[in-house]
Amino acid sequence: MARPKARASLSKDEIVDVALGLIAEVGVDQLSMRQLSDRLGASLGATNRHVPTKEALLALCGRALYERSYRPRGPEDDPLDWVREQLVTLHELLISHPGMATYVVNQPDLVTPELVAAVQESLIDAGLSEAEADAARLVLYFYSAGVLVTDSAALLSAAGLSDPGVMFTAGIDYILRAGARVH
Amino acid sequence: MARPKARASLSKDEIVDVALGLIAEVGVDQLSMRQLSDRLGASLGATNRHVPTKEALLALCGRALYERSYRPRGPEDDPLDWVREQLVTLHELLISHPGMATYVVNQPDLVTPELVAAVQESLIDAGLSEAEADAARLVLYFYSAGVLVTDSAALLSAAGLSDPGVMFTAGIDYILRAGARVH
DNA sequence: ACCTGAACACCGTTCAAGT
DNA sequence: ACCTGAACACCGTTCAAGT
Repeated sequence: MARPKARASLSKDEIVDVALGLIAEVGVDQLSMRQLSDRLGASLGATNRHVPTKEALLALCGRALYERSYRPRGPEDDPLDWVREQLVTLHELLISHPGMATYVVNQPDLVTPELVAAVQESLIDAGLSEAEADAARLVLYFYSAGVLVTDSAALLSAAGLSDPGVMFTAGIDYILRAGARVH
Repeated sequence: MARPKARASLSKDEIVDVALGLIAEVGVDQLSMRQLSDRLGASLGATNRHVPTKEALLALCGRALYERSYRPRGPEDDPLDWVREQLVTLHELLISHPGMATYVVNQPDLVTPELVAAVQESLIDAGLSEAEADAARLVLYFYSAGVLVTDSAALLSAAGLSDPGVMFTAGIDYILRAGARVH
């Protein structure tokens, strides 16, 4: 009797795509390499050959999610609006992929020199001094990381605030306003 | 032949204590209920009777860690210094318990009304308006959450910054300075 | 009431054997 | 080169049986 024919041409990209779909449904905690392999129509060993470890897969998923949300700043874009939009988009994407935030936030090289430059430029365009912009970037980064990584729904009701988007933006505005006040 | 005599008086507090010790050694990811039970000198079933689930145990550990770091503000304390000290202490405690940050940060009721009041008071003492203090608290909370949850070591080298403590404080100062500028 | 020991239903990772 | 199937060494959770 013939063996079940081997599923052909399994690729890293496809694994990441399907994994993200599964994560959107059940969350990172419930993702298993077996279930993922089932959905891929491949064997457990097969997916493990393309992706060395589950942790590595999640890191790849984190990158993919980030790249999906990233939109380079065009000349049309208001600098502050662009920063805000980038963060809000990423936030929404992460909310629909429960448990993924850690794997985006803990990936230092996602913050490319180009991104740093673009944000810095936006902040200076918005009236911050160079030193203020440096500090603002630091705070902005970790503030965003905090919001992304925290289950905001639960925390909002505790803080008595209305909806996540509003809160997120309010914080960003405080940070930007703050630096801009100096002139 | 007699059964091994049952270990007596296992308590929730002891479980949390030993768990935190183990986490300090191996991190949350490597903590297993079996290893924990071994160290407690109890059986797996025994510890599971006091703590319904591993997730629940980690939540308890998060609380415990937070409570260890919390020191109420005395009349001697400079308000801003107090806020800074609270955050830095917690930061250090979390660094020595890898993986625990999530379980501290995602626990809304840890932010008690008393704590909110104390921070708010400190901020106003420091010269912020009430509205500014509200915003500052929001940013402060998530900024801290971001720092706590992020593996700062890796990110620091990426950001070209010196040591975590300095960076942490720099951010806090930016946030506080910002609000204070208004008058 | 509280503990033990064993079972259950899963995991992630590895690897010979196949094509 | 790439896949399958099975094994290995773990997990967390549950629960009868003991004291």
